[in-house]
Amino acid sequence: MPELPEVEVLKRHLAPLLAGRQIHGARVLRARTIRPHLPADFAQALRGARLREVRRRGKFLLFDLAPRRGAAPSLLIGHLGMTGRMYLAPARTPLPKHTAVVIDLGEHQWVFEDPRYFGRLTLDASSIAALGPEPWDEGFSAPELKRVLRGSRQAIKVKLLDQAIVAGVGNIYASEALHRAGISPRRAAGRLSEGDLARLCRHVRELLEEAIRFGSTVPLDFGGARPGTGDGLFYYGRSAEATGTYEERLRVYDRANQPCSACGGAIRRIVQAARSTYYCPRCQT
DNA sequence: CACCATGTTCCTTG
DNA sequence: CCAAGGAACATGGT
Repeated sequence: MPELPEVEVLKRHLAPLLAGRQIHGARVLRARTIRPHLPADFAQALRGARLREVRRRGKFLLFDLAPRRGAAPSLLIGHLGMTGRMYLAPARTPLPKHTAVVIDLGEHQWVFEDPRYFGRLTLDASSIAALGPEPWDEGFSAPELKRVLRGSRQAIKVKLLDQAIVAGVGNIYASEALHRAGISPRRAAGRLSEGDLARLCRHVRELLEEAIRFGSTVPLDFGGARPGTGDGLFYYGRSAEATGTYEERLRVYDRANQPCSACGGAIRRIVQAARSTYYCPRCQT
């Protein structure tokens, strides 16, 4: 579920639920998720801490922890990997099969489930240190991109996935942004004109903004959701302007051999850096 | 059984 | 030294 927009929507969902809450304890059911800590150290570090703000950086969630008396403030960092989910549930409700970590908040439990276990929840900040600019930062602009991409013969699609170039774009939105910008995913990154790059920046921003506004892409059911339960804690309703489903809003991703919505030509699937890319050879040159 | 999957990191190759 | 490519990670869906 997680590229920047999905993480942003989750952040907005979790922030009011977590702010000010105290962590009573942490249970690690899958040690890989909290690497490089040991489960006992991780639990010890969190116990007694109070949650302040929830922020986002790229695809990472940042949880500010107020210190216990005498200790330093710290930062808990979450990443959903490919299949991670986070939600609050009443204490002692049954956990899903692939629960990685459960944080005890007293009345509620904060659950991180992740079937493929590619996600992380850790105090190790090394992975956010190398992130590039947020899409709305000054550093994500045509002149800056021109400079950073100079001489690169790597395909622009692959560069868009590089979190050091811009933080938060993933495989779905990389294809979608290039389609909107009319740029072939196969173009060498270093050979794009300043005009191409300006369009690309603008479309990346517009696309991500739209996805956030929509309430995010993948139908969000935090917590394996029971939308009917009515307590409002598990279900994040999509915004009022939401129309159509996730897949219907994507113009090229996962649409191999379907007609392009702009020109009617067939959308093509290729593989770049071992990942699928979808594009319209007629609209994207 | 085969292939595919929204991500990151590590190792190898050129 | 650097850029780029590919495998690994682990499980589930089609």
